[in-house]
Amino acid sequence: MEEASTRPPHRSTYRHGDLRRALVDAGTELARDGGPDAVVLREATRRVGVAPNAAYRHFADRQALVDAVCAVAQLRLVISMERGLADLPARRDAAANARAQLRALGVAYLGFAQREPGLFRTAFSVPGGMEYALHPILAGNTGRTAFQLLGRVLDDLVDTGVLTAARRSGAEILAWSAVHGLAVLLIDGPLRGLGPATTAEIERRLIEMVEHGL
Amino acid sequence: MEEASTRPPHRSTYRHGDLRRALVDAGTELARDGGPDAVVLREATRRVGVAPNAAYRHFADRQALVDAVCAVAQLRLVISMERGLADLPARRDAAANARAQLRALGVAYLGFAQREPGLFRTAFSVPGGMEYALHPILAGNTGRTAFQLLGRVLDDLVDTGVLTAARRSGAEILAWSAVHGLAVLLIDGPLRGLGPATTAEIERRLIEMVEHGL
DNA sequence: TGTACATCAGTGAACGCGCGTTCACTGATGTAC
DNA sequence: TGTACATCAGTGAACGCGCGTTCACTGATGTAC
Repeated sequence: MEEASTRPPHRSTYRHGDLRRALVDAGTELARDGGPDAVVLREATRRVGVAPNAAYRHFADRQALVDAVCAVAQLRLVISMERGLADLPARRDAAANARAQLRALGVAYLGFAQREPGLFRTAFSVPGGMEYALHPILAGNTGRTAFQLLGRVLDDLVDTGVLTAARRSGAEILAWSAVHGLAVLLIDGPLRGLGPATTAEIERRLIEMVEHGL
Repeated sequence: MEEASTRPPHRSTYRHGDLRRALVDAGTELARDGGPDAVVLREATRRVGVAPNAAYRHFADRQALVDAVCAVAQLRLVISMERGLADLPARRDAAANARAQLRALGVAYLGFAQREPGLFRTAFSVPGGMEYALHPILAGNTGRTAFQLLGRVLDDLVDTGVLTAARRSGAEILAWSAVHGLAVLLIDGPLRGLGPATTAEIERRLIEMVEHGL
């Protein structure tokens, strides 16, 4: 007869509202410090304050959550690169402008990798191959993926006569490789402990090498 | 009174002989397909046919085993690069020779990464920073580490007038970054599914870019 | 050459951990009448 | 406007797994006498 005292405990967890979003956000935080392996399903639900199995309403399995976080990481990277382009002062000389844009992309890429090493690594624990780099899901504010952003700048370099058409094809991959390699060596590899001054100088020279070498 | 029937079962596992070596070998096999995370202590002991805790006679903990496997991977890489140099036909022109050596190092590096992606990834799950890249433990048959091998070829490029002395310093890192980046994108990243012909063409052009851009 | 003994590389059993995933369920919410 | 009901996003408990690591032990081997 104590029904009054056992009245429903008002579970605020029913109808969370946007649990999927919340889990991706929590997963992203996990990825920030720890990379893709740190995206642990149980920990994400714990952070959101929900039972572990609740995640299965929104994701087929753990990998689906990781994939979603990977897409977020890609998006942050491309937005970072777009900002790098947007912050560039306009120049009269179209050729100099295109060159500056190429450098800005490299700087933004390397900057993101060092600011957010966990997300950077997560962005490249890519589920698919090349077709993924072109997928509209990963397009930033300008409607382009990181790969397409680079492609457009390279097109500008051809249009302004800096790059010959013959050298254009596949040039994305060459520039990308160089910058990506330095990023990886800096954040995970043996170049880890290099002071910021040295790092900056190396970045400058690497981008210079790409500019000359393309 | 059945002592005769309960005579000692002749355990062949006592005094294994070279358990440490055997565990490193097993760990290396695990790393070959699976990378550093696949170096699982229990699995290594299982493969050797020994109790899991036997490993603790030879390694402080799992990480110590992984570090040992990492050193093996580094060694295989450097030997691969030495072979690339050794297989080069001798040339009259010293400058052309130095250039060919630089290219050969790049080709060997990329070849190793693609032939042994697991070991390649393990080699770069490096315990230390730059000082590790110079550690004599990692020197190959010529007594040089991979980094030093590249350094010597760059010195040759300076001596033969291909590279100016001003551009020499830090050039290792630039060349290394470019080649490393392509390797990573090819084996783990979005460039995974690229046919061998395309891959070879990209490799050629990347190395060309480094040669021109340095 | 034979014997006693210390060494220490291996054993076997167990531990606690945290993970991903499955099960049958419950009860707040939105909708149809 | 009020009521019955279906929906489905969440719960709670449990699972099996394999991991790294610790413990007290054992017995083959090498060495000293």
